[in-house]
Amino acid sequence: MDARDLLPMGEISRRSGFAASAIRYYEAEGLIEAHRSGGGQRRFERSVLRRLAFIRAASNVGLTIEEIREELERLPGNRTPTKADWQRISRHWGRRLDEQIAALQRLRNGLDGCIGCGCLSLRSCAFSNPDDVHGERGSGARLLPDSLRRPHPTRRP
Amino acid sequence: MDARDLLPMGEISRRSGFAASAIRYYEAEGLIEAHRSGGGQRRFERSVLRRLAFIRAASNVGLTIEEIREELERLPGNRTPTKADWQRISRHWGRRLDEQIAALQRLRNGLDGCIGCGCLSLRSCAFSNPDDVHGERGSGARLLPDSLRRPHPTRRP
DNA sequence: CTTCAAGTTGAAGTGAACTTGAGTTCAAGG
DNA sequence: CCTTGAACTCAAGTTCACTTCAACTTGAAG
Repeated sequence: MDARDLLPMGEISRRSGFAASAIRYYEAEGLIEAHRSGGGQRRFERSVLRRLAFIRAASNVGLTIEEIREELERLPGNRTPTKADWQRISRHWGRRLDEQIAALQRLRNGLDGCIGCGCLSLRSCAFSNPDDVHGERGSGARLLPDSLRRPHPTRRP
Repeated sequence: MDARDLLPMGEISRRSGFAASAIRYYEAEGLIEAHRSGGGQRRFERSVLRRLAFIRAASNVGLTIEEIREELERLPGNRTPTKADWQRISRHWGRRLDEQIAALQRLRNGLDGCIGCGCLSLRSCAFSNPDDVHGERGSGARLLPDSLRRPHPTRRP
């Protein structure tokens, strides 16, 4: 906890690749913590870089801030994730990715089946009608889970 | 063009599965067209149902409104897509889906490689660091294209 | 002491794809 | 004519993950 081990905003930003505004946002959201200098400037512990790496990885997998917070809260304190922690987490993320891949493949297969048929029927074409909006509501597996329904562009700095 | 062939809002909404507000939005955006009754209410041609099915399919594939508009504009008039139209379009969408699938698989493989390593290193872990933010900027294929960076929740009615 | 890059805050803005609300009018049945 | 439900318009709100802005203050170097 030597003061020389505390890094200022600019350094954390440069080394993590996150914009300063994003880092402030994560602090406000409780994903990371910061000490303060005499004058009120943020001073970060080195471990924050690791947390930010975790945040970036999680957000690449598609987790929301809320979900990332939950994962982080299961790592008590600021402890470095143990092997067991990381295995639990990566199993979790892996399942999530598998679902997303499977969903896209179902959609892809539907597309293959449709090529050339030109139907796009509101009643029967599973491709244009993945929720089974019309009949019975019998509902099989939907082609796409909500988590893949639409991408949202986030400009990185 | 018999008047009995023109459908009112509620019917189009029910049969397409889109909320009335969404249908008005699509009209405002120029994706569909509507006639008007004497009193100013919308009256839709039957072909609009087909267009809406197309819109739903496209949006399941992840196209933006803008992109959907472009695809629709390449179908002159309100013509029903020909076999050739649909083949061109589905090749296009298929490529897009393939890219998305491949991207998720790259990410998934990265995760597999990381399981148990616990590294999440800012310098070298490709999983938490897919943009190669730090070094060289040599940049290989990024793990995730922007189109999969983050899902954005849209409540369907 | 001066200078100025780097840091601070809180509020407001962004973009996509809609939804909601308020207030009004239409159309069909009785 | 009256009622009722469906439809209308236009503006504003929603969500998420940030960014941008305006208006200062800090802190390290010279």
